[in-house]
Amino acid sequence: MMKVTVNDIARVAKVSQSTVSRVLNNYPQVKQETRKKVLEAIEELKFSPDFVARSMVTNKTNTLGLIVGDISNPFFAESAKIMISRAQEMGYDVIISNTNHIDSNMDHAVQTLLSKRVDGIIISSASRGSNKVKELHDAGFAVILHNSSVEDASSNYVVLDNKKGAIMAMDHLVHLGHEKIAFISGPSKYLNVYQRYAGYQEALEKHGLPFRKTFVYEGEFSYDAVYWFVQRMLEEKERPTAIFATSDQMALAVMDAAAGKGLKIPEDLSVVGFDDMTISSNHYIGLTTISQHKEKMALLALEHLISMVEKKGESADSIHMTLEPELMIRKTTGPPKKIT
Amino acid sequence: MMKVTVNDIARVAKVSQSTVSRVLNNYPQVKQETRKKVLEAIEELKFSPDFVARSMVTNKTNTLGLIVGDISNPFFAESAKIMISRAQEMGYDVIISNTNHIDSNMDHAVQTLLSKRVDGIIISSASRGSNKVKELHDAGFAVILHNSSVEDASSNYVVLDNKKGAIMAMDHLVHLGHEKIAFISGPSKYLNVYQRYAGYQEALEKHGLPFRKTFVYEGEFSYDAVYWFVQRMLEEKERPTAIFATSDQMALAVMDAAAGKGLKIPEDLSVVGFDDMTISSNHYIGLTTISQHKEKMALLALEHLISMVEKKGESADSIHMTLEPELMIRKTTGPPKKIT
DNA sequence: ATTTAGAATGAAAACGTATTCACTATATTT
DNA sequence: AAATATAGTGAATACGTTTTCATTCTAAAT
Repeated sequence: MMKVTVNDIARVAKVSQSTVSRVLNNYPQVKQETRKKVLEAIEELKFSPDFVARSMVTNKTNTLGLIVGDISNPFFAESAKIMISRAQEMGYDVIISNTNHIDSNMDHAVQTLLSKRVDGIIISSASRGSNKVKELHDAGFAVILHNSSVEDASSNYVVLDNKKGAIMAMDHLVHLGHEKIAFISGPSKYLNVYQRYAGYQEALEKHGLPFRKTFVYEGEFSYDAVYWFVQRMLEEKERPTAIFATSDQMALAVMDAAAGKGLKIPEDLSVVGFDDMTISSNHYIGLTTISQHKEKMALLALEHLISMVEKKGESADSIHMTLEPELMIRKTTGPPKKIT
Repeated sequence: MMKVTVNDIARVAKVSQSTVSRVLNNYPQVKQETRKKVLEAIEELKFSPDFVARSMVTNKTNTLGLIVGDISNPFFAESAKIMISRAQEMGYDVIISNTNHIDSNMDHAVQTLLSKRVDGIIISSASRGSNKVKELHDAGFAVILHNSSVEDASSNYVVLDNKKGAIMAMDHLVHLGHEKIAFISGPSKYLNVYQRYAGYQEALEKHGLPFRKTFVYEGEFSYDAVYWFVQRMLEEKERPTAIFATSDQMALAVMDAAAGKGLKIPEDLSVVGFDDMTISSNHYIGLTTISQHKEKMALLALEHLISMVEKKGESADSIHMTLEPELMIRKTTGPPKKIT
């Protein structure tokens, strides 16, 4: 089953291959009559153009890269769905790279995406000190940071005001009467979690509450690790009455651990998350959380990337967007029970 | 910033372009000395080979396509993560196409994947009557069906014994004492949901229970649609005491609706799902469900696809694997309350 | 009838690599 | 020392398009 090429149609349509190319690309200056012949030949031989060959010469692949720490985290999966769908509508495909939150994987992913000549890259989980990101940006490559940005201010990004979000969450807990509030962090190499942590601390200070090292988990995004950490923390006599987690995924681990200890939420323990994954709004879960407006964020990142790609060269004004967080109060937070 | 090509290194290393290519591809018959020169030049100019150009001639892109109905469904996201990670380890990238469960999107996705010359395609949500799938297979293209297969028996697939799984779920409920069991289906154009439906019916019959049309939801995979359907169903006086849903995602909608109605699970209503997404095992949710062994299934599909791709031509024995389901009993099922 | 402008087409080059084929240097055998 | 085999290298071609440039055709203008 030989591949049908543009030459084959040229032959059966009795025109040159350039002409075939012209009708493929909808050039105006081809006569109706010959256009018809070509189209018929295409139909007859079931020809469809080879994108690889086309990319060779146009220097465009119509393929984007999406680098993500963990596609199985619903926040990323939901964001990815939005981006992919929109990208497809706009004529692009997307290669997803999953880094498992390992920096070297990300560098490697970038390298192979470049080798495959993707037109642009969205990075959803960039480490804040990443050199690769700066390199890409400095080289004039179309790249946009989504969800988490880097310290070097020059790169393009669409993120949330994470610190503000964290403060909103904390304010909510404090106003309910909580004074012992734990924080479940993630790897602070990510600027977004770093900023949330900063928000946590700032809020404590603002409300005159002491910072306790034992009340914070700082480590991998590991369900199990968080689960065990929380279980242990809840066994202490000086246990927190509320826990603020840096992601909904982690918040679920917290709730899981609390359930394992026989604690009722929110009576015995208040929990607030961050992300607002779809499932969090389920009545059965009803997680109080900070909404990232994931649809908007994903769409903005994607569409800006594509516009960067398409007007390569012209007005390359940089994209610096930070969205407003929103507190979603649901059923996992309430006033603390007076512990005697 | 001009692109560095193989010719550039040939020039600085003072060898021919072919020789450079040879060291790139680790050909044995190149002298240590010249190999060293080339490697140094590569290092110096920071050259990295262009995969597009390479694909042109090798006819291999080291890129796979993954077509999925909805990447935001955790079952698919988790499967995708497994496949992507393993693929990357094996030197492949993956383009994800999201069809939103629309058949024409899938046909279109296949077409563009072919145009981009992916080496193989995994289809996670194939409609059971899909012609495209058969076409692909007949054309000798490397394609494997994952999760849901097609009626035409010739295609390669790795799936679950869905009917058996459904029967296991039903048996569990019946043994607990349930007699009024509703079924939340999805679009029956998917063979896997079709088979689960068949299992539901067969189990009813086996246990001498009547089939009631009003007890089955048959429609889109829509959280909201299921939510409202269940709410309404629970208002009837002849309401079911248990609901079996064709996916965990739908089961969550069921639980959501039940919670909305103030019903306790499992006291007032038992719920069984299907898939065993990670989150289902959360103590706070504790969804009784049928495990699909998603890791095994995903890995098998991916690895078989790659082996098909790599030994193109040789022993193309077909892959027909159906895995055994497993009942995961957790906290959402229990004996029915005697309703008087 | 002749020139001229523009429309329509074809020939050829280019994109960056792998690979075949021919050739040269080196080592082995006689 | 000659003949032969083999290791190492280079020149040229192919992959399937788009695009530039030159050319032919057509119709309008003189």
